[in-house]
Amino acid sequence: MTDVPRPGQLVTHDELLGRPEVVAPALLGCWVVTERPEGTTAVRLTEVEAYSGAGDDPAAHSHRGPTPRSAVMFGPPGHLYVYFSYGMHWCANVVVGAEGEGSAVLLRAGEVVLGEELARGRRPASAVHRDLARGPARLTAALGIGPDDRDLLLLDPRSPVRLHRGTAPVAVTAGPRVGITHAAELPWRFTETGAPTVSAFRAGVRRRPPAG
DNA sequence: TCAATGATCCCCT
DNA sequence: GGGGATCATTGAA
Repeated sequence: MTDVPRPGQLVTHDELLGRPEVVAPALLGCWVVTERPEGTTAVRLTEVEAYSGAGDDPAAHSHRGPTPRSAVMFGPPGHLYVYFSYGMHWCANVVVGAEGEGSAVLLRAGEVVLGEELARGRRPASAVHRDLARGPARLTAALGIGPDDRDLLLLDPRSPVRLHRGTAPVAVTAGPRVGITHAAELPWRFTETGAPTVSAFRAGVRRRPPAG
């Protein structure tokens, strides 16, 4: 028996109710654990973003009502919303708030705390420890989360992807969200204060300059 | 600094 | 029912 770090108890349904910008910072320090045939990996969350489905957040995928892609967001809290981004990446969210609301928390970055060797095998060989889960697509890659995990209940002890409480309180810093073009001014990005695994800050970069 | 890359969704027929 | 802009990004240069 080796001395392996262990997560806390599973996050509960009730802990995920409430406004996303209130629930999101409480998820910092929590562990996302994935159990696969090849082994277990876990990431301790250091960066998340809140997206509100209450109709006040044009950056939320749920903003225009349920679609085939975003239907999971309108389900009960605690489920995994996975979407495909930029033609090559998968990003993971935790559904929060009441059923039918459409709010979610994007898992932006974390630190690999279990199964580093396995995580490293899912990432480019050049990645150093700090960068293994630094960024939303890197985080899903390191954990091996993909389209097959859509809608999984993270609060179920039998689920292969779960959300556990952390082992210690976390100091939280709030700031503007990253990489979006709408409502980027809302301070709904939450990071663990001083964490080296927080992703690079690139707010609302345009892919092409405005015409003229 | 910028190319890669494709599902999704709006809007028009 | 179909075309085309959009996009909650990353990695290499």
